[in-house]
Amino acid sequence: MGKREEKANQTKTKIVEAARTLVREKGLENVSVDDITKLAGVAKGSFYVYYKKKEDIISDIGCLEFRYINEELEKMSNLDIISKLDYYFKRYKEGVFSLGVLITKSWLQNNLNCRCKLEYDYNTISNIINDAIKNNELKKETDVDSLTYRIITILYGLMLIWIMNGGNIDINDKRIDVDVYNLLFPFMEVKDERI
Amino acid sequence: MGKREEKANQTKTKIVEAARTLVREKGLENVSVDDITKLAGVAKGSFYVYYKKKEDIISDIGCLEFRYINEELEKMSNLDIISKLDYYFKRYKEGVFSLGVLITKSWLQNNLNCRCKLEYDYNTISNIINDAIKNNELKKETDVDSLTYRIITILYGLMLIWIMNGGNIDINDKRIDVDVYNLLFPFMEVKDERI
Amino acid sequence: MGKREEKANQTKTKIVEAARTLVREKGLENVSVDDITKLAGVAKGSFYVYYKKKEDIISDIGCLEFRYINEELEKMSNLDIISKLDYYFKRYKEGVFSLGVLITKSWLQNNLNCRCKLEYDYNTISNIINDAIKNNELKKETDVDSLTYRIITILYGLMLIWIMNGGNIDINDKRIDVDVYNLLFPFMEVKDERI
Amino acid sequence: MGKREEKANQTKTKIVEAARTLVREKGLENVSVDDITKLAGVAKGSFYVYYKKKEDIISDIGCLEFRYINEELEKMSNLDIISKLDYYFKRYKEGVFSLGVLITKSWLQNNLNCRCKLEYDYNTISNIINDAIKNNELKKETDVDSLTYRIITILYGLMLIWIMNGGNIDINDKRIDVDVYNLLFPFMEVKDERI
DNA sequence: GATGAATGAGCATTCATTCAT
DNA sequence: AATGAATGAATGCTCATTCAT
Repeated sequence: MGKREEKANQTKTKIVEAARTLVREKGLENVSVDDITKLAGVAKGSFYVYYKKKEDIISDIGCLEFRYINEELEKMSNLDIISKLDYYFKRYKEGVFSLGVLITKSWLQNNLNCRCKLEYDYNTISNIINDAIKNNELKKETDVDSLTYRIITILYGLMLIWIMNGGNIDINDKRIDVDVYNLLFPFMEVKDERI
Repeated sequence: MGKREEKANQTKTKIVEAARTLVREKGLENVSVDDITKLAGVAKGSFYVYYKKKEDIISDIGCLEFRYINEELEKMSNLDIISKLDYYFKRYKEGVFSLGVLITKSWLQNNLNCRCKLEYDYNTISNIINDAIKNNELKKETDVDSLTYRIITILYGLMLIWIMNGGNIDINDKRIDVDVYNLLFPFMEVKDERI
Repeated sequence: MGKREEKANQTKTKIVEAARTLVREKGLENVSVDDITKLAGVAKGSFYVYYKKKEDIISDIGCLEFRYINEELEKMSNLDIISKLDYYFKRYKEGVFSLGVLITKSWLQNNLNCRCKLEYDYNTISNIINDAIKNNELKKETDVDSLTYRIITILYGLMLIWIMNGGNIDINDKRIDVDVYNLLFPFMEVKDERI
Repeated sequence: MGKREEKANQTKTKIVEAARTLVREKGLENVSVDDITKLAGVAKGSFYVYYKKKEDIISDIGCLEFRYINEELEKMSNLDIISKLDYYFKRYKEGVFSLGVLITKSWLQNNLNCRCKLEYDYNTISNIINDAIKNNELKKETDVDSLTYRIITILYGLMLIWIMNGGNIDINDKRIDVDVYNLLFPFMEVKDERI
C-alpha cells in the first residue's frame, strides 16, 4: 500500500470512528455530516469522497460487528447445533449490547426497508440447520425455512425488546433468555432423555 | 352536537385520514405537514389546532388499531389460552398488516424510546397467562414474567420480519406462523397426548 | 351602566389584567393573543372586540401608571419647583419600578417610533418650569426648552439604565439618584446660600 | 490571504452591508434573513455560515461604531477632562446619528437584557474620571461611581430622546446639548472664576 | 485526495386576524 | 357581545450536497 492509499485509509477510518461515536450517543438522525467531519478533524467534503449519501456510512459502522459472529460460527463446524445456536444467540445479544441502543436503532431504521440483513441472517441460520440435518441431529423432514424463521423471529424480537427497554436490560436477564433446547425439541432426531 | 363541533370533528378526521394515507405510502419522516393538510384540503395551521407537534398524529393513526385487539380479548375470557393466544397473534399480524409497513415503521420509530407499548403488551399477555394459571390450564409454578417475555419476543420478532420484508409477506405465510401449542407445551398442567 | 355594558367592561378588564401579568413576565413580543385570552379565560376573538391590533393593548397596560403622576403633580401647584421635580423623579422611578422591566421595555419598544410619550413628558415638565418662572423661582431668561430637555434626558437615561440592569437596582440606589438642586442651580433666581 | 479566504471575507461583508442597509430602514425585527441574503446576492444558508442566529449580526453592525470612540479616547490622554467628555458626548451622538434610528433601536433592544454595554460604557467613563482625579482636575473625594452614572444617565437619555424623535433632531440641536462644565462643576478641584 | 465556502430547497412551527355561529 | 375553529402567510433555521481551489 502506497503512502497516498494509506493516508486515504486513515481519513476513512477517522470518519467511521467519529461517526460511530456520535451515532452511539445521539442516533444517526441527530448527527449531521458536519458533526462527524468536525469530530474526525477532516473537511466536510471528505465525507463525500467515501460515501455518496449520509446514510451509506451506517453499514460501515454497524454491520462489522455482526459479521464477526458469522465468521466465528464457521470455525465451530464440529460442535452440535444446540451449542452453535446458544453461541449465536449469546453473540447476537452481545453485538446489540456493545453497539448501544442508538446505533442499533439507527442501523435498524436504515435497514428497515431493505431485506439485506434479513437475508444475511437467514443464510447464517439455515446453514446451521442444514448442517445439523446432515449430521442427523435434526429430523430429515425438518422444514428448514420455517425453523429458520422461528429462530430469526426470536432474534429480532429480543433486539426490539432490548431497544424498547432503552438498553437497560442485562445481557443475562432471564427475560431475554432463549431456551434453545425446547425450541428445537420437536425437530430433534434422537430424543434426548432430558425433561 | 352543535354545527361548530361537528365541523371541527370533520376537519380532524380529514387530517387523520390524509395523514394515514400519506404515511402508509411514504412513512412519516417523508411526509410534511404541508403534504397532509394539502391532501386534507385544509389550511396548514389547522393541523396545529389539533396536534402540538407533527409526530403527535401518529398515535391517532396507529394505536387505535392495536387497542381494538385488547378490547376484543377481554370479551373472550371464557376461551382456553391456546385459542386466546392464537387469536392474539392472528390479530396482531392483521393489525400490522392493515396498517402497512411504513405506518408501522413510523409508529415503531416514534415509540422506540418509550416503554409504553412494551408495558401495554406485557400487561395484555401476562393477564392471559395468569387467567390460564387460575383455570389450571398452566402449571402453578409457571414463571409468568419469562413466558410473557417469550411471547412478546415472538410478537415483536414477527413485526420486525414483516417490516423488513417490506410488507411483502402473506399474513398466512407459514414462515411467520406461530405454533402456540409447542410454545406452551412445557408449561401446560395436563399434558396432552399429542406428539 | 346596564348589565350588558357592565359585563363587557369585565371582559375588557380581564383581558388587560391578564395581558399585564404576562407582559410583565415575558415582554409583549413573547406573549401571543392566545396566551392573553387563555389566561383571561375568554375567547381569542374577544380580544379583537376591544383592540384592532395586538399592540393596541399596550397603552391600556402601561400609560395608566404614568398618567397618575401628572394628575398628582397638578395638585401640587403650591409647592416649590425643587419639591415638585424631586417628587416627579421619585414617582417616575417608582412607576418604572412597579411596572417591571419587561413591561417597561415593551412599552418603550412600542412607543419608540412615536413621539407621543416624549411630548407628553415634555408638556408636564415644561409646565412645571413655566410655573416656576412665573413664581420667580427661576430666572426669567431661562431657556425652558433646553431645561426641559435636560430633565427629560436624565429621566430617560435613568429608565434605560434601570432596564439595562435588568431591574436589579434599588429605587434608592445613589447611582440613580438625581441632584435636582445642582441641576437647577444655574437657572435659579435667588441663589440659595447652600453649598 | 488566499483566494478562498478573500472570497469568504467578501461574502461576509456583503451580508453585513445588506443587513445594515435594511435594518437602518426597517429595524431588525422587520427584516428577515431572506431579505438580507437576497439583497446581498448570496444564498440564505450563507448567512448561517457566519452567524448562528439572526440576532448575532447586530453586534457586527452596531458595536463597531461605538468601539471606535473608545479607541480614539485612549489617544487623547493628554487632554483635560472637559475636552475629553465634550468629545465623548459629541462622538456618541455622531455614532447614534450615523447608525440611524432603527439600527440603534435594534441594537438597543438586543442588548437591553445584558449589562455588557452598560459595563463597557461604565469603564470608559470611569477611566476618564479617575485620570482626572489623578491629574488634580477633580477633587480627590469625588464619588467616581456616582459621577459615572450621572454621565451615563445623560448619555442614554440623549440616545433615547433622539430615537423617540425618529432621528429627526439635528446633532447640534441645543436641546440635546450637554453642558459638561456645569455637570462637573461641583466636583472640580480648582474652581474656575466663570459662572 | 482534501478542503470548506456556498448553496437553496425544505420544513416545522407560530400567530395575528377573520368570520360564521 | 362572545366564541373558537380556521386560516395561510411568514420565517428562522437545517443540512445534504456541490465544486472551485
